[in-house]
Amino acid sequence: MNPGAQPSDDAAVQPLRSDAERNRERIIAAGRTVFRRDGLNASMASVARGAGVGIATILRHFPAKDELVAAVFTDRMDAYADAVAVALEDPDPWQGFAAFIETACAMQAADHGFADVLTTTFPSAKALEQRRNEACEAVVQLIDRAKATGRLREDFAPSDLVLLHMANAGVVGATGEAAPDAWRRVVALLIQSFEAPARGPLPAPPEHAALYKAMHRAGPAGIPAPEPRKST
Amino acid sequence: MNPGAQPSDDAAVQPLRSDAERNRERIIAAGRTVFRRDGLNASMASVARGAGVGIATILRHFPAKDELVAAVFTDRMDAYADAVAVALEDPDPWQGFAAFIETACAMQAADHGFADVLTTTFPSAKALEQRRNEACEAVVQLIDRAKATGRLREDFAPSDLVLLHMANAGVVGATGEAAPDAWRRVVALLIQSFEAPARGPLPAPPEHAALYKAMHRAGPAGIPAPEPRKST
DNA sequence: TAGCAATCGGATTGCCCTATCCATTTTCGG
DNA sequence: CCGAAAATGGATAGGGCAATCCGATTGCTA
Repeated sequence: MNPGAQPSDDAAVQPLRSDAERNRERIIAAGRTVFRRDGLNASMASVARGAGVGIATILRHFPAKDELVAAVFTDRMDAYADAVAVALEDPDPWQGFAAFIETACAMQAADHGFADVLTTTFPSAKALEQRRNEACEAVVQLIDRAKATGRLREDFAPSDLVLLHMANAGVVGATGEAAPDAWRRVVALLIQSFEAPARGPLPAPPEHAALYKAMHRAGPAGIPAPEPRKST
Repeated sequence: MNPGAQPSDDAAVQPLRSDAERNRERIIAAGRTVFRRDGLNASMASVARGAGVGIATILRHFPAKDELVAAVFTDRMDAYADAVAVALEDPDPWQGFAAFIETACAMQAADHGFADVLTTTFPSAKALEQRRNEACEAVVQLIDRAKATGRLREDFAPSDLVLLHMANAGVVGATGEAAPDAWRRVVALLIQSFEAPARGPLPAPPEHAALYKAMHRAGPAGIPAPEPRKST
């Protein structure tokens, strides 16, 4: 009996027991539901309740909340990337660009958790961040293509999409169920402002690094920013 | 000794002792600072620390958080109303309108608490809400005046200003100190989209009642929305 | 089928929040 | 200057959250 055998790392650490695997799926499903409804600051406990498992079970599978978030939203990020891909195939680049923005913002409206995800980075969630980066690169193409047709203003910056998502998150977060379509109007206005010719100059877009840092910090309302600690 | 005397309601309940009055002012000042920095969900305890008083003292003066918020932000709301008034005196109505929006959004950026206040109603805070209503009425005039010149699109609705503030709150909340000027770009874009001629139709604005309800609900992140309670 | 180890989940700890209680301190009128 | 009433603020109750521990349970394998 070579019980330990040699640590065969071949299959990584996949040999989950069947019930463990089942619970894992339940937890992710519950997280999907709960985060969609309550945003990212929903408590782990509420996810546990939704999944019908104990709190400890969740924390075993996902030691940090980030990991649960990543597991839940990686496929949403896929859908986001898909939306960019679809947009890139639109014969009318501007049309594709505008439609993509609506689709993306609709995703935020339909899922408060995802609205937060799009304005926050989770450095530890490799898969999620990789999808995000892929989507970002495709978005840059989408932007360039739309600019090439002359219908997207020249000074549009990729970072403007992040700002758009932050603004939209603000709208969907504030209006919630009470006015579930209010975001459409804001987004429509913004899209019109993206259209060339520009009606005026714009302040410079934020530094890439600054925006990245902003997405790190307090993103949505997820990390409550631990009380700046008076030096008194 | 007519200890009770007759309940002379003449001077309301003003006879505060000198130290009480002093502390009240300190608390409001501390609230101004703390809310500006941390937004409305700053804790009462942090305000107490900032004021150098006990927690109980704050809760005596302001039994509910709303009341402290109202006491702190009524004068900011005055400044907001003043900004509208100034805008109304601009010889160029469109210029006044656009400048007002920038000023108002700058106020949000400079004070995270006020950013929240502009997207939330505090029904119990009569003074605050009255100022808000006055400002709103003036804003309607501002809008009408700007439309009359033909430079503001006809389909602009007063509620769009609320949406603007929600969007801006999202941007300033997400970017925070990391990109403190990012909001300017978003606001500039939106202002350009407000300019006539409209580049396209817009989805209908949200019902007034719906938006009001939205401002009631969870506004910023102030009232954590008490966990929708699964009916299971 | 039996035993072992992986897994589960309630109870618990530690932290932060709002709100209340009461012994102590401070103000102010006589 | 003194005493009563007002005001204070630390201690404390009550609730929520993230995270940990450990006895009970379950799946797996020999």
